Amino acid sequence: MANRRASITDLAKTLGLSPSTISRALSDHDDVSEATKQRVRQLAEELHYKPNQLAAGLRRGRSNTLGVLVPHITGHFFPQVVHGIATEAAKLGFNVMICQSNEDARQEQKNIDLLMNSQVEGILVSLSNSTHNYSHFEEVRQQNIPLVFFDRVMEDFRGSNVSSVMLDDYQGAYQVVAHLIEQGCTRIAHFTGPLHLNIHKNRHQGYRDALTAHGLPIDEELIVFCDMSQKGGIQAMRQLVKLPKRPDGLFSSNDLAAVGALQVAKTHRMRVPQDIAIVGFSNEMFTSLTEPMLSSVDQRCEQMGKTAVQLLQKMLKSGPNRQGPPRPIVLKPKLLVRESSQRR
Amino acid sequence: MANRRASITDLAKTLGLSPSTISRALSDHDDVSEATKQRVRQLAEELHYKPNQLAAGLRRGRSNTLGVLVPHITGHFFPQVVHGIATEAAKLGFNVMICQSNEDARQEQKNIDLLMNSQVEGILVSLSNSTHNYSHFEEVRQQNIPLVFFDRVMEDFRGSNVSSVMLDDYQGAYQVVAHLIEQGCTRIAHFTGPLHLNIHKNRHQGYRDALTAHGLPIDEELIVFCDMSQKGGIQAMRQLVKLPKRPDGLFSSNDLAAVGALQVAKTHRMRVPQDIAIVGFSNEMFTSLTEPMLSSVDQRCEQMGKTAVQLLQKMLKSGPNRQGPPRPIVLKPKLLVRESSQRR
DNA sequence: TTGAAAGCGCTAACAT
DNA sequence: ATGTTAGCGCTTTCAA
Repeated sequence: MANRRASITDLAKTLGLSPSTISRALSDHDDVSEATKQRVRQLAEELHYKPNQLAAGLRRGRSNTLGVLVPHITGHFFPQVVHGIATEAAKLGFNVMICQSNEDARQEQKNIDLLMNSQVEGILVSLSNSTHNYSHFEEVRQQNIPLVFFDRVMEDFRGSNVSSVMLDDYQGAYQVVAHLIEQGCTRIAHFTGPLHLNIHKNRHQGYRDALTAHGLPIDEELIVFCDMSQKGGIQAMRQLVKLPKRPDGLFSSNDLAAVGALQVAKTHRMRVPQDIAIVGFSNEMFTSLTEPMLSSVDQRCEQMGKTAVQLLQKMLKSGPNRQGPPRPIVLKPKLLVRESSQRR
Repeated sequence: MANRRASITDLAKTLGLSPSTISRALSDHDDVSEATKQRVRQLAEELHYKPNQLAAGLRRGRSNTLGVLVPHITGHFFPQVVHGIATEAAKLGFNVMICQSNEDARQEQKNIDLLMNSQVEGILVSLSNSTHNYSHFEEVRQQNIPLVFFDRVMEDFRGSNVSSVMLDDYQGAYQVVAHLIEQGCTRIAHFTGPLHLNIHKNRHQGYRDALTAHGLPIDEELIVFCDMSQKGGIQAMRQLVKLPKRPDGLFSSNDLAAVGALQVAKTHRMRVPQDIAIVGFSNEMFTSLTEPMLSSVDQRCEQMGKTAVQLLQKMLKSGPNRQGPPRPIVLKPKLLVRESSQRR
């Protein structure tokens, strides 16, 4: 007995039926007698029959697979989004094929090709940060494969031309600062990173606008550029404590730098949140491990993945021209007030 | 002009060649003239030709795809392993299809079916913790699909019957305790979790054996069962500080509980590491954020993923019966000594 | 209710 | 160096 996997043809021969009947029986088609279905299903079970998706996909012109392309699957953010994507895709009956660009435009392009070759029915992408040429995405469009960007969207297309799911960083930052003001802070400092990254640019802008909207002056002395690492946060905070008039609030553009600031504050006998209220951004896991626990902004990572898949699904169902209309979706972030900024 | 994707047949017609020549030209086959290759490649480029992997896979009987089944893609461990898997698979020219069991045996079974249907060439699995029936894996074997377990391996098969990649938890724990003893600790406490989980069982055993090997008594009073959360660590540590003779060392079976312990120690004015040296397990990201920074054991997550793929690759290349011989691989953990246990 | 036939797009053995 | 042919396993008209 050969070890080859059983095929529909095998079942057909064994039962003295035609392949088409077998196929119909297995997909529970209406016009196959219950008796036949029974016989087919039983034999299929016995022979451990596995429908070959490659063949079915080829025939149908549908692979039942979605492609995901992320810069990497490390850190806090991307794994969570991928989790959301995989979960929602499974719910909708899609397989998920995952690629990493490693922040390399060249690999990104190759992976896009790979996904198209694999006949994925749609592609979810978060751009590598070295991508400046978007021709590979034009091809996706030409091939009429629905495309959804998440988190890192094409610069030129942002917010209009393309389907995408993003977090409203500006809004998140604005909320943070409004919250700090409400807690009584009047001199609110800000850690920010490289402003060519939109996350930092938008958070920075939200910071400024919130201050202005609440009638507080913008003191450039209180805005510190750093690399947003823990060390960066430490250095930045050391600068701030040297000021003649120290800040009484801090909004850091990420959590890591906020932790650094927290540590320096303690060293300098500044009580958090009484002397200085601190809020980070991203709601990393460790924010509930610090003392005091760090307030932060939740990025709704899982929701982002889920939403992206749902958007893709909508495009797929929207008829033969499955590209449009482009829909930029913006998720509302959620401020999580913890001990580090709750003055009560 | 129809918007259908260009196929080899299309290229053949346009160039007045046969499909086989096109196919050969595209795969850079030796016996196609350079001139023809040029023509073919150019036209392919112009028409944005994408080879249909479904068709090629069907024809060749090879999908070029590996299946990955994990309990979930959240937390610290699994994303990193998946990262390692995806990276190594890409290097070897495989696509990666990812499924989550959500710790549910039922879903695990379904996903295994799904992967087999997708004609994956090999499967990498970490078991759901609710899996007690292994029949679906028997099927994988029957279908002659190479199977590699990582981290969570089938109980019955562990270490002998099946290909797997695991961390040597016992060894890691042993190293920790040996290190603590070397730092001068003589009353070493241990936080442990549910012992039906192998990670905790093995770490626990490593702890006991290391003590014994160094001539130290095992004091059951110093062994605290907890849920291994931060809160659990706090409660466990509160028990320990009440003892008439407090411990001077602590090995926690994970990092989270160790952080809890650290916080309680500080509250009770115990200096770390002078009064009590503390070591965790897993090398979570936040271990370098605590004060003092927490010593821990690195689980080599990425390496685990990489190794698993390499093992699978070896099985694939090992001829027609691609299952064996089963190879259990055990990775050596790496103790990372940080401030919390370095007495100098 | 079932079967016959064609074909999805590709590759590979066997010509020439 | 190129062409012919057959077929991977499945689905889906169309016919009976």
